Amino acid sequence: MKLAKKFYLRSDVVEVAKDLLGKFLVTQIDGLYTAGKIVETEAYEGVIDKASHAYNHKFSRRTKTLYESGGIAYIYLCYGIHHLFNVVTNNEQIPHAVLVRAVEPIDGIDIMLQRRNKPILNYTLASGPGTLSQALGISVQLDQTDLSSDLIWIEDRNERIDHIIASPRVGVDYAQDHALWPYRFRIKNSPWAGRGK
DNA sequence: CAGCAGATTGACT
DNA sequence: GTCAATCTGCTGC
Repeated sequence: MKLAKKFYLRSDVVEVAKDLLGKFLVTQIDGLYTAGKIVETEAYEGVIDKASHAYNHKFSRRTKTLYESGGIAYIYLCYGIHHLFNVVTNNEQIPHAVLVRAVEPIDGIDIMLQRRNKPILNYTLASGPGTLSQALGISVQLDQTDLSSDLIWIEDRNERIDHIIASPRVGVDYAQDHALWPYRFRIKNSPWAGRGK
């Protein structure tokens, strides 16, 4: 079951970030089917959030996607190398987004290994925002792609989540006090989530 | 295992 | 020119 549009349109981006845990991120790129269970996310609360690209209504060709209506992908290049995958939430003109930080490889593991140039499966296959994009074949070409398309989507396989850990976001020190907001969410005890406190 | 630098490109001053 | 929502491999303990 693909998630319905209204899942993404809710006004509380933190709630969406938590609800995405345990859902499945699926891609079918060049006919190759791969899927992973989302085990770590991060919320970015738009114009009031110093860590967000849309802080203080910043608008550019890159951030334009954030202002679209929820339910599409926001993908951008970080450090010139990594393609980071986000889910746009809320209504048009409200630039909220959830960064997917880690997935547990489920389907098409051999394809992911090939994309990552790894011989065997281990916990590092898709345990960071850059590596999971590479494993799933996600690149900036998919920016603005609708998450109900047949290229990339998120589905519910009726898995229940026991416990969620909230902690401060990482890699956003420049956001000063806002970096401490507990907007990073992980499934407790999942070895597939990134390392951290 | 911790710490650090290099990679590499687009956005912004 | 500077910096960024990162990852990897190398160093040294």
